[in-house]
Amino acid sequence: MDNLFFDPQKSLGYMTFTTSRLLSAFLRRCMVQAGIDLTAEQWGVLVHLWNQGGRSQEELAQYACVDKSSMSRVLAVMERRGLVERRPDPADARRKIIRPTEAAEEIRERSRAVTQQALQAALEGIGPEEKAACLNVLATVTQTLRRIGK
Amino acid sequence: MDNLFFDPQKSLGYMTFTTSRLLSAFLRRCMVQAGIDLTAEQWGVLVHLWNQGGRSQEELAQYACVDKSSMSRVLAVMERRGLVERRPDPADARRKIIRPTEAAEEIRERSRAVTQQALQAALEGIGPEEKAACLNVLATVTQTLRRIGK
DNA sequence: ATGTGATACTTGTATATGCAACCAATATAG
DNA sequence: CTATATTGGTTGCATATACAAGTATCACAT
Repeated sequence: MDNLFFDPQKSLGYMTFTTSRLLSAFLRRCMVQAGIDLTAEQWGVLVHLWNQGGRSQEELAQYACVDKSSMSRVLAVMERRGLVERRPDPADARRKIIRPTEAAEEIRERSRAVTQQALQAALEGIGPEEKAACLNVLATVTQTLRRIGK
Repeated sequence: MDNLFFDPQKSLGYMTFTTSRLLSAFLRRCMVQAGIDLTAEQWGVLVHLWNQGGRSQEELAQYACVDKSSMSRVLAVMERRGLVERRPDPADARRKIIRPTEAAEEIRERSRAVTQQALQAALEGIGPEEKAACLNVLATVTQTLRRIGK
């Protein structure tokens, strides 16, 4: 048995990939169902802003582990939708300071609740220690990849 | 401490999301470095074909947990690059049977080696039991989401 | 046998991603 | 000081994704 060319179920690559996509899509649908038009990525940006305050695009990109060009475009969409403001940094004309708008503040608590409910549903049957152990592994891998990844 | 609005480090959503993206990007770079022009998604398709033989687009989409339209486009790119063939199923004119080409066979063993090395590097410092426990949690979440996800 | 519904795939539209090339502004080395 | 390197951001291009709507084919029930 197990004469597979490559067993995806035993590959952290395949499993994180799949879980991540399913989770994002599920969160997106929960958001839409709650009348909130936010993608998982946009939610991630707002979380960081609410955690840390106004930040540059560069820093948001590093936090999300995406290319600065990707973050640039996500923010362009969010700006167009009135979720964030991009103001030039008076101290450095190259930078832009990103801030959530009033419209974003209005969905702040509701979107957090939706996310927590979605995660709770997805984690059905997983004990707290199991979850912590899993998060621990993922944190270590993330650290390693941030270091050697490029 | 920990007066965060939402702690991403403790969210399975954020952690799988980030790990997945870093891993895909890392694998992509390892592939390119080895002279193999394969994305993580395309590699996933080939793995399933090599594990299971010729399959329909629908089945490949289910395996990868993506929409059938997404799989349709990934396969279009792969076909254009000469990695797979799409032949109509003689038993059902609606279906297409997907098969790896000779060109794909030629990178089969090398791409597997690259993937295994990349995963080994990414999992540096993670014990086998830790890895297994993590995979176990992810498998459970995947099951749950496949069930309730839509 | 025929009409209705399900199935397999494609296409349109919007979003997200990486890499490379580019611009503008700051920092630094000589 | 000025020439060069670095940094923050944008844009072009190719790929990937979801959802909705469309087409063609098959399955089935009356």
